[in-house]
Amino acid sequence: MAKKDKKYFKFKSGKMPLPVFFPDATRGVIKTLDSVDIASTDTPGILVNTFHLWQGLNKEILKKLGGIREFMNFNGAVISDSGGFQVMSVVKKGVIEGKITDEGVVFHPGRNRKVVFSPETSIELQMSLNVDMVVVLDDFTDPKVGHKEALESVERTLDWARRSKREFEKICKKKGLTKSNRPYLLGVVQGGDFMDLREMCTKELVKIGFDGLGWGGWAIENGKLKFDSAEVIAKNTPENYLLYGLGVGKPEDIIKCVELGYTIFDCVLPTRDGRHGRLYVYDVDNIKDIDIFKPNFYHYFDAKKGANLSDKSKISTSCDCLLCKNYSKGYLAHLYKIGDMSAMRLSSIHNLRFFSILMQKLQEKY
RNA sequence: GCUGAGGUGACGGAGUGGUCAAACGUACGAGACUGUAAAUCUCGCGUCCGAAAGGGCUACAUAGGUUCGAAUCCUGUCCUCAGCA
Repeated sequence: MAKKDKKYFKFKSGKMPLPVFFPDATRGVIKTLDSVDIASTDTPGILVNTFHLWQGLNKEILKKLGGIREFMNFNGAVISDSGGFQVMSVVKKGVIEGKITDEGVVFHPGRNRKVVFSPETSIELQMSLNVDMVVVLDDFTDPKVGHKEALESVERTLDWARRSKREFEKICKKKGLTKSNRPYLLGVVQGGDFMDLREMCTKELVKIGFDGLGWGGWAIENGKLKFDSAEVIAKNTPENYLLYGLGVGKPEDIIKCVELGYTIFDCVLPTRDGRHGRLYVYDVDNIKDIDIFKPNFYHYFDAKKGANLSDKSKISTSCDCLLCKNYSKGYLAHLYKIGDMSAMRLSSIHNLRFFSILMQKLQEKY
C-alpha cells in the first residue's frame, strides 16, 4: 500500500505528510477552541460538516465568505464532510424530520416549502467552502441492516456518487480549476456488514473515478471496530488512491487502519472525550520515550474524579500542551467541578496534542 | 419573654394518615462516548443479605401518645427563623 512511495496530502498552503488525523470542527469550530488553539496542538487540519453548516448558514452567505478557512482564520487543511453521516444520525433517527429519497434528503421546513439536500447541493456547498477535500454524499447504512436494505443503500450511494462527480466536474470547469489546483474528491463505500457489497461498492466507485475512498458505515460493535470491511475496501482500491477512515477513531484503531493503508482520519473522540473529562495519556514519563507500537501505550485520565482535587502533579510529563505545561490535575479537576469551560478547552487541547503526536509517530514509521 | 412559621437523606426541596427508604434537583460514585442531535447520556446513591428477582433492619429534630397503620394527627422537650416587646 502506501509504504514505499510516501504519500502527501495537498492543501492550500502546500502539502503535508500522511497519515493525518483531522479533528471535527463540525460547525466551523472545534467546541471551546479557536483556530489559534488548534494550531498550538500541531493539528494539521480539520473536518467541517456541510450539512450542519448549511443548516446554520445559507448558500448565499457561504458563498460570500469566500471559504471556510478564511472565515475561521485557519491555516491548516480542511476537509468538508458531505452530510452523509447526518443522513443517518439525524434524519433516519428522526431528530430532524426529513425523508431520504433518490433525489436526496427532503425537508419540509414549512407547510408549502420543500428543501432538498441533494448530492449536488452538498458538492456545490462544499465547493463554495473552498476546502482541500470534498466528500460525496452517501446513503449511510446501519450495519444491523439486512442484505437487501444494504444493497439498496449501496445502489443509492453509487447513484449519488455519479451525480456528485458530475457536479464536481461541472463546478471545477466553471471555476477554471485544473487537476493540480482543485480539491480531492472522495467517494464513500457503503455496504454494511456484507463483504460482497463492500467489494462491489468499492469497484463501482473506482469505475466512476475518485481521488480517494472513504470507509463509511458504522462498523462498531460493543465499542470495537470491525476491520474486515476496511480490508476489503483497501484490497480493491488502486494504489494511487487515498484511503480515508471516516470517523476513525481510537488510537489503536487508527494504527490498525494505517497498517491496512488508510492515511486520513477524523473523529470526534479526542474533543468530545476531552469535554467529558477523559484525557488520553501516554504511558511514559518523557515525550521521547513514547512508543505507540507497544500494547497499552496509553491510558485514560479521568479528570473529573474528586480525588484529583488535591493532586498537584501534572496530567502528563510526556506532553507539551498548554495544559500539561502549566496546570495540575487538581486545578483541572477544580475547573470541571465548578463547570468552567476552560476545563473543556484545556482537555481538548491536550487530547488533540495526544493525537498529533500519535500521527507524527505514524508518519515516522510509514 | 410573647406571637407566627418551621425542623425530611451530604445539601436544596416535595410529601401532610396507608400506594414512602421517601418525588425532583444538586453533590458524590461508576460506566459510556468512534464521518458531533453530545459542555452529553446511562446507572448507583440509609443499611444488611442476594448474581438477580427479592427480602431483613433502621429512619423524616427528640420523647411519648392516638390509630389496624404515622414523615403525616395529639402532647411535652430541644432547636431554627421572622415580627413584637
